[in-house]
Amino acid sequence: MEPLGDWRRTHWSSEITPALDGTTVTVCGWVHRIRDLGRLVFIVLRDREGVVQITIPKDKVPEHTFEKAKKLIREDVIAVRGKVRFYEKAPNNVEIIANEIRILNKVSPPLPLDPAGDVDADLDTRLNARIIDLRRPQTFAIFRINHIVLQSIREFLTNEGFIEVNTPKIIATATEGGTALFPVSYFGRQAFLAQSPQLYKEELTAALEKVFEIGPVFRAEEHNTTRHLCELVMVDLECAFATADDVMNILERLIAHVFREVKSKCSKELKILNREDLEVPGTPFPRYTYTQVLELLREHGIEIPWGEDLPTPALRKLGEILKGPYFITEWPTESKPFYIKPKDEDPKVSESFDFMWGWLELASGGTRIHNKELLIKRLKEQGLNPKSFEYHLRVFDWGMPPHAGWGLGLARLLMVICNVRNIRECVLFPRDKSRLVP
RNA sequence: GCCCCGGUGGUGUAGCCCGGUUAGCAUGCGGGCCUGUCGAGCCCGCGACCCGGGUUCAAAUCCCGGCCGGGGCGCCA
Repeated sequence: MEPLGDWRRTHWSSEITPALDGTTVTVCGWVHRIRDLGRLVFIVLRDREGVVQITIPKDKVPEHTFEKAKKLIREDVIAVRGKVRFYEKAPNNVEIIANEIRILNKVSPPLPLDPAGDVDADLDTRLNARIIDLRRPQTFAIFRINHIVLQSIREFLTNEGFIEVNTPKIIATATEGGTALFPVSYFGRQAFLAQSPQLYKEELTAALEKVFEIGPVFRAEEHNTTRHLCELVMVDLECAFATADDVMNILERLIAHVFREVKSKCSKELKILNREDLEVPGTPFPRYTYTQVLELLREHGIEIPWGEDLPTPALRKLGEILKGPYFITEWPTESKPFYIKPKDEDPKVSESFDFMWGWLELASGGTRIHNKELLIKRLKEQGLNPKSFEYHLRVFDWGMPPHAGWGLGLARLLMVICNVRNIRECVLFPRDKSRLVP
């Protein structure tokens, strides 16, 4: 092992082009491949942006450089200083003739998987060695796209007048009932990990009016599927003086914006993922009421009693019928959480929506109740105790505006964009019932 | 939690149905040859049957249990 010293990268591998012929450069990265021909050694050096060939001819480089090159194995960390050479026989017509190599760190073999991708590995093996897995272009592409998705969401919502906020993830009581919570010990007191920023973001509309949060939520459900995790990142939005229709409109324009940005900024990544067919969806997205969806399913032989949630096989059938993005609106009030507003003219139906992509639910939202008495009534109807919500409910005495919002699962959106089947592919270090490490 | 399928060198696999070979292949790692490779090539070597019990002269192979994994479903404001 040698120190980095005063060496700093002058170019990413992808920036080494024939136009730099004759220039001395310093590149840093990992030994991707070695082609040792005896007195001529080729090192393929890989960094985040790609690969570049380092050429070490015995009779043209210092003796110690040649000796070091001979000792390298795959994934050793090196820095190389040398002269760029335009050469037709080299990959991409360019290579670096190494003058000096610094071996910054050695690998301790065997590696748990092959970053060069010559040998396949199971998802489980890949997740157990996620850092190595992330060196594969296919894996990294997903998270580069994730970055652009996050960036474009922030850009769009900021332009729409929303303010990004952060709400507590350690909370005192069960916020909404429903999903199971992870208990934590908070200096001897019982606390929980937040399942949703729902109540906080609603309260914030009474001051900041238009807010969004991108953050983790925690759900202690023992589900075992390709679309559920116990820790997930939600994009949550809440908007004062607005209804479900208004926030659906924001959501569909946001989705189109995200797709547009990914398509224009991630063409390389989409190509790696075989997703060059990605299309920016046209707005507005189709809207179907819950009742219309039941009718549609009935036409395809699936009978679901009005009022019940849609089971997975029904969703899959729906995904065959409706391929792209769409909304399911006007869900039965009973099947939605207590804070969702029932329709004034027909309280059995709520001003709610799910945002779907094929069979996959990406987001849900609706108009919220801002009337305290109605909210208390709905709490009781859902079997919840209003006393547990007193800190939340008192805000409704302080001038709560009418408001609406939604929550969008970030990784599920990424699944759609990248066309991957398992949500674990779209989370760096996924947490599910059985996986707590790494 | 339920159902189905699976578990063989570090990784990915063949063999299992129909029990008996030195458990095959690829990749990797170690050694050797090689000055234009580009998933370099060639030669030599290293390294594996998830755990426990049962059946049998004999188990990677058949049976039972456990653990782990994959898929489906359930659960999922």
